[in-house]
Amino acid sequence: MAHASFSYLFCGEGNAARELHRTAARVVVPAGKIVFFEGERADIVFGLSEGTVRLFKPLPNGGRQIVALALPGELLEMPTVEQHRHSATAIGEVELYRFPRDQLLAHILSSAQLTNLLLGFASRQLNLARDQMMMLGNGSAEKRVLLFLTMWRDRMAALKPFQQYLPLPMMRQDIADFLGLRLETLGRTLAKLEAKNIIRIVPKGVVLTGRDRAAQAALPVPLPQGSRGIRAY
Amino acid sequence: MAHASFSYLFCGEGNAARELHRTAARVVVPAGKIVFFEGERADIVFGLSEGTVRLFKPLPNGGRQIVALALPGELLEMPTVEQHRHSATAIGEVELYRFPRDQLLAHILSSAQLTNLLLGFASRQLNLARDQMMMLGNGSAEKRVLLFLTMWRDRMAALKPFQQYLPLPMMRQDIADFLGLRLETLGRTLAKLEAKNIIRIVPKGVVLTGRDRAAQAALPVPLPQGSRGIRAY
DNA sequence: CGGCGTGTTGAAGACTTTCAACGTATGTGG
DNA sequence: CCACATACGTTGAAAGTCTTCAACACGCCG
Repeated sequence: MAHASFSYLFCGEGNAARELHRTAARVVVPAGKIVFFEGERADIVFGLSEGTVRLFKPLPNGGRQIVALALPGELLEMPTVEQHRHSATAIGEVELYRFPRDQLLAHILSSAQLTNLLLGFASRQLNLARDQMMMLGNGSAEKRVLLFLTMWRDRMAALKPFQQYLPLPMMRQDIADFLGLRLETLGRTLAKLEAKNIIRIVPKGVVLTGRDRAAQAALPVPLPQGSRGIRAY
Repeated sequence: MAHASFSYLFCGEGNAARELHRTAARVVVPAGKIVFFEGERADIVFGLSEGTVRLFKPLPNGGRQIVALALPGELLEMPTVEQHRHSATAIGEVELYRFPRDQLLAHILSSAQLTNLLLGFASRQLNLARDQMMMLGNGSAEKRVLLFLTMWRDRMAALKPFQQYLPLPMMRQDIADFLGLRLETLGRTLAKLEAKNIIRIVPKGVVLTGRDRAAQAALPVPLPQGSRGIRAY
């Protein structure tokens, strides 16, 4: 695996981030392997530079909820937490950088630029998480899948110019665990979307065919109409 | 409404937070009224000092997903975002403090202590959001409700010493929108839990009867058992 | 070629949703 | 003080969706 640039750490572009490289050790994790477990001490902060990592929590019924799919430029955990709040495993081979947590935090706090980057990262992660809630709370399987594909496309588009082919490096089970569906339901829903000519299923992803009028209708509206009551301040 | 102390802003205890008070204007919002809409410019950051605020996004089907229930000591939006990512309305009467965003952000960035408080706040919100995902993705209505009650109890316990009576200031519809259920389903589930002697429904809340063996079984396990693969680093 | 991980399809069952009607509570006006 | 209106909550029955468990198909690699 190529030694990737890590200049977009925190999804930022700053020069200060580049300096962090020096304190970091590069590590490559093979497909499917664990990076860390929920509950472990988080003395090391992992920054992802290549590949995709699933972050998940176990569910009471033996399953798991995938709480995030990390992409290059993202940290696998907030540097402020002392114990990992979720487990992390590699989807495909991934390249990571290990930062000693204390050192990283001190470094970030000493630089207004890095602090801004981290705060921005935290905000984006929070928004991502809340968008995911909309996906999960939104009843029908078809809408969930459509919302997932849309969100995933938008995230991919931020990394490289958009193409109709949308890569899905993760397994069906991952998407199902992400959406709170059984994998059979997910498979059937994807098949249904293909029958409707909204997507085309290809080896390691899907092709988004343009005619997603129906898709748009299922997507969240840009702005809410008034709740009850008027503003007074 | 009493003028509440705001010293636990960001859920912290620091003295530096107290200084923020001076730049803030106090405002009381009546029950049910809007505080801000998604999409609006976020020139003002609101800190909640008394009451409960629902943060929500509209769903394509006309409903809404409540992405968070804000409690005293919390900000209604990250100070780093320029446009509100969700709408906020008061549950019951609430007391807020208005901070000019630029000023607040500058103040926070100039103090390592305040920066730490904000980072900690962001981390907690992210964890809360991800716990909510577990709730939403966790299939059965009964488990969702049980998880919600548990999480709500834990949050309340952090504000004042725990009591068996768990206040639920929000309406049924709010809880339903939080859990991604219809309110009829929520009502039936609550009734079922009462029939099982797990809760007792009282005017503005529930009483958690001790015998929640069944409840414990539905709650997330403390630590996950091994995923496939072993650690190598 | 065989085995295993992964993905698909089928049919019965369980659960939630839907739409409707009925209770209950609170507050205002007669 | 009672009556009524409105908001909130509960209950019922039918319909729809997802889940469950099972069997089958596919592709990769030893």
